[in-house]
This record gives sequence, C-alpha cells and structure tokens, in this order.
Amino acid sequence: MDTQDNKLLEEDISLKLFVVLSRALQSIKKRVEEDIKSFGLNPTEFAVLELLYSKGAQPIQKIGDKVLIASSSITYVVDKLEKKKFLERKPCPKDRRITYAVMTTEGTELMNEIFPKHKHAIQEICAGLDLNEKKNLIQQLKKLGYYAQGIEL
Amino acid sequence: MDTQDNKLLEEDISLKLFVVLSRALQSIKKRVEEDIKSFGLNPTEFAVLELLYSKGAQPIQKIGDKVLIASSSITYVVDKLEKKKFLERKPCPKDRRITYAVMTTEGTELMNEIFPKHKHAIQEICAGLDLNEKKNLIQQLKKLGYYAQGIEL
DNA sequence: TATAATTATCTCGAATTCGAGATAATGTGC
DNA sequence: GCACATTATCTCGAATTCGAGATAATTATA
Repeated sequence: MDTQDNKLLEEDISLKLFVVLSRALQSIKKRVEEDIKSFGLNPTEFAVLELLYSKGAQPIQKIGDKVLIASSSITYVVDKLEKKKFLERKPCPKDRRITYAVMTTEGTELMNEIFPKHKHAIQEICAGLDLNEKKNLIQQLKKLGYYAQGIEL
Repeated sequence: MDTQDNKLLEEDISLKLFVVLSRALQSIKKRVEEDIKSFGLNPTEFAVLELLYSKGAQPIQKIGDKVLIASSSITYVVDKLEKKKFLERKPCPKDRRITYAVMTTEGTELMNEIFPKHKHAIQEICAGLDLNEKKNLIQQLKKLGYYAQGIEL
C-alpha cells in the first residue's frame, strides 16, 4: 500500500530529523559550554546572568520561567551566583513573598567583558552556514518548535 | 562602518539561531521524554536499548562512543538495565578486558513493542513541517553540526 | 473577616552525569 | 621477555537537576 509506505518513510525521516537535531545542538553546545566554562561559569549560571544583564532585576521565580529550570534549581543557581558576588537577593517591599535577583557591579562588569566574547564565539561556531541559511533555519526551527509545544502558527 | 555593522548583525543572528535551536529541541525533547518515561525508561536507557536493538551486542565502551556519554555513566546505565533484565553482561573470550552488553529476550520484546510507538510519537511531534521541509532541515543541520564539530563538508 | 486557594521561595532526598583515578588486560618497542 | 603505553571497565565523590513537600505571604470567596 502506497500510503502506508509513505507513512513509514516519513516516520523514518522524522526520527532522523530528531537525531540530527540532537547531534547538531550537541556539537554546538559542547563548544559553547567550553567557552562559558573558560569564564568560570556553567551554562545555567551564564543563562541567569545573561537574563539579568539584558532584562534587569528579576523576581527569582521569573528566572525559572525564562531559563526553563525548576524552582528548586533556581535557588541552587542563585545561591552560587550570590556566593560568587555576581548578584544579590533583594526582598520586594510590596510583596514579601518575592525576592529579586539583582546584578552587582561585579556581575555587570563580568558580563560587559564576556558577553561580546560569547557572541563572537557562537558566530564562529555557526559559521558553517551563511546569513540567509541561518535566517531560514531559524524560521523552520521556530515552526517545528512551536508545533511541538502545541502552538500552531 | 558597514562591514562592522554587518558583522554585529550576523553575530546577533547566530546567537538567535543558537537560542531558537536550543528551544526547539527542548520542546521536542520534553515530549519525547514523556513518551519514553511512559515506558518506564529514561532517555539514556532508551538510547542504549535502541543501539543494541538496531546494531546487536556491543562492547560496553562502544556504547559510550555512540550514545555520547562518559564511561562512568555507561557503567551506571548498564547496571540499571541489567537489574531491569533488559540486557546482560557477557565477557569477551578473546579479550578479557572487554564486556559485551547483550539484549535479553525481555529487552527485545520490550523494544518490539515500544520502538514503533516511539517512532510514531516523534512523527506526530514533528508534524509541524512537511516531508520536504524536514529533508531540507536535516541537510542544513548536518552542515551546521559538522562545521561546529570541526568537520568541513 | 475567616477560610480557602494561589503564589513565591526554599529544603530535602533521589537521579543522573561527569572527571579523576584504580585495576586489569593487551599491545609495542627494544 | 620486560618495561611502558594503551585500552576497557569500574569506583568514588562532586556537581547539577528534579520533584515533593514545607513555609510564608497574598488574593479571592463566602
């Protein structure tokens, strides 16, 4: 049956897509994480600093929403960054359940130094595609990702 | 300076690509892992079983190469799968350093049952793109991934 | 207002992964 | 055949993440 065969074939292609996607990201991540590690941070710590750097102070809970980690993990990461003096906890005066994570001067100085390097490293890692190919890839990945999340475009 | 500006722009696009790629895979993985968890396995366990299922018995060390995990982690995963009776360790008679991981009948039966379901689940998760879009995406991701790994095409 | 539901953060223990190093077997160069 | 490097597996402890549940504050409801 032709329709059957096509369905089976398409399942194989989808599986392949999943595998290739996983491996491509793994290769990139490996190099990005080496880069981040050279700054003395792990990927989650970097992601939290990046968020505060670009969006300003955030309630701890919001950090988890954006960086996509569990609340218990945020506590752990924020603890570590606080010990390293890159951020501070500041209670919200209006809502005493809320604690803000606020970058310190040291944190901002660190990001001023490493964020451009980080962007440049990613640029070099992704240089296998030209600008238009990247733009197209972004479009297709968004379509794929939104659909997987259950959001139709 | 125009060249400068373009470089900065392209760095932003590359960063965006990295973010979109990470998020797309995260959305897909989340659903794939739910699927796998419903079979009572975690992603690494499933990957090991999938390897043995498609490629037959493997020296434990080879498993780590293919599934891309550290040797100490393989020991851990193989221990767990052995306890669950999905595979056995068999010493190699020719080289006494080597231990093979061999699927048991239970393991094969499990994979006979769940692997088609798994493929079908991925097919549904990836249905945001049509067949040609998937094929193109695979090509582009391979190019990106190989380059990131330092392999020119 | 008292009660219940929700929200934000944290604590705790378990699962998973890693890296460094131990152990044992094999291969290599002299 | 012996010393040395290499290879395969495992042990151990540390790092990271999660989920369940505790605590406390706020909001909604009767």
